[in-house]
Amino acid sequence: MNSVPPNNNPASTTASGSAGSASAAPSPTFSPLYQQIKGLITQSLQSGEWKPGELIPSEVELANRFKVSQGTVRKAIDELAAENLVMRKQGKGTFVSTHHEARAHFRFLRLMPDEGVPHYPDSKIIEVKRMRAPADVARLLELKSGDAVVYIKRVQAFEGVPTIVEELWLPGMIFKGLTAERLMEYKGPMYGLFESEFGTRMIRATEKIRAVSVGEEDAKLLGIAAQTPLLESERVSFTYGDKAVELRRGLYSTARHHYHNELN
Amino acid sequence: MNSVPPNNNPASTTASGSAGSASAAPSPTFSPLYQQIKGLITQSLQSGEWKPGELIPSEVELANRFKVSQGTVRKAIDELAAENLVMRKQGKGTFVSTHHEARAHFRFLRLMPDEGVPHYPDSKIIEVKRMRAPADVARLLELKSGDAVVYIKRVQAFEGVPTIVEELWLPGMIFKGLTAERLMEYKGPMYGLFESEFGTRMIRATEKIRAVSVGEEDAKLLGIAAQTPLLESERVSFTYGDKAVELRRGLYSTARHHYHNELN
DNA sequence: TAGTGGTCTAGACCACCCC
DNA sequence: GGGTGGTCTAGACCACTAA
Repeated sequence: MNSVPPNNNPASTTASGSAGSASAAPSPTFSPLYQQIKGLITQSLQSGEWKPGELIPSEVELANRFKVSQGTVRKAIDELAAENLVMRKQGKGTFVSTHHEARAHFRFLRLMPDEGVPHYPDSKIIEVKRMRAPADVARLLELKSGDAVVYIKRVQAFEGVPTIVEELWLPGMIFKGLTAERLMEYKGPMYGLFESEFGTRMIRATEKIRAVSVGEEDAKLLGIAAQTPLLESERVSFTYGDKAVELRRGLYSTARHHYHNELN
Repeated sequence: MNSVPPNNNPASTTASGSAGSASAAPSPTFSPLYQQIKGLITQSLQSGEWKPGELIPSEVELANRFKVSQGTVRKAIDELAAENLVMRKQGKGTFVSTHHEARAHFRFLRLMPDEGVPHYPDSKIIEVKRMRAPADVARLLELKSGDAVVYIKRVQAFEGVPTIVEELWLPGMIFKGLTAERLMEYKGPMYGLFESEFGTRMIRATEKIRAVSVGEEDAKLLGIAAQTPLLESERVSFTYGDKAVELRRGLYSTARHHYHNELN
């Protein structure tokens, strides 16, 4: 049933058996055991063996399955927890991370109110359509120019004040049945919808931020004067295997909010 | 000489951990041992027992000093390394982090060129003076309004193109002998100067980012049109013990650069 | 060759959660 | 009470660095 840690690609000369951990063959270790275990666990997450929100097997159980010590599994899970792929809960177990949580809402949204506590935004869909990917979108999503994409435009308001205008592009192949109706009837963070309905979980993103002048159309949507300076955020989100699955371009009004960042 | 961890004190044979079968005293463990060790090591860093760039004692040595196992010291140092307070180098030892390094230059500066590789900025000092802290500056630096601060204004250029206008406020008490001459003759990152000359090492910072219109004066310094939208970054930097020691307000031109961020 | 951090194991006990 | 993750220890071996 259980295979010992398999892979990897590059042929290495040094055959460093890592202590006698079962198995007749010396099981050439090209990377630390716990890294290989981490990879195996990630595969199970990706394949859907354990779904977002679910409990994964205990450390002891995984140690038995992979024929390694609990400490090695522990180190693998430590890293997965640091990357937010799983969440540990003492006394209960380790759970697959999900975007269906209060705290998940602000995981990728760094816009904070200058005063007071963060509020959940209300979302108003402006447009949803399928289209062929423009060249720049295709490049960032690693698609071929002209491939089908889903385009979404919406406005988000905090406490009734429109603050964000957002455009999204999603690979049409993955997000087949995504319609305006479906979007509007869904409550909660959009990443939660993607996760539950389309089996695509965002685990990481990169953002490029610039200052721009707002155009007339977007100024109307936000109820501000044309030419007002806004933050422009270009975000590319990735799922398992560093696969890009979302391009999101947002315009943030920073009159009463700011983009918050921690530097370490 | 060396103090042992503040609370539980094994001393019986070879450290029975927190088991304490013999000692009936409930051994009030307020935090895990490795956290306490981490605190003790941080104290030594703060006190200057080991200076930036220097080698700290080996794990075995620290384990002996603190009367704990090597594994416990290891976990403490793991966290310190994750927080960038120290750097591990296999086969060599563990070193105190320093801002005198190529990679340190971009640790707190997230402005990246849209194309090509990052270049080191050239700095031009516009003004240096001592003054009384305005109310807002005093608040952010945790000073009393009217306390002495050092004020610095400078322009930074990438490959000859002025891109950043920056104002800094530093507590006058700490940065006593900081003059324009001293700043100008110093090559390298300003945080390196602070570290070497004033014994103040920045270890963490928070940033608030907004979009603003550039005023006339700053527009001239950057050689751009007035009203151009710019990124405004308000950064508060902290040293050991979460003590705020720098307020920095920067205006970033995002014509050929962007603020880069990774979301996890 | 000696010394350092890096990996792996095994076993013990603790803190927490839920039945 | 029994299971889970969290801490701590002890000892072994590996990979890297430098003298």
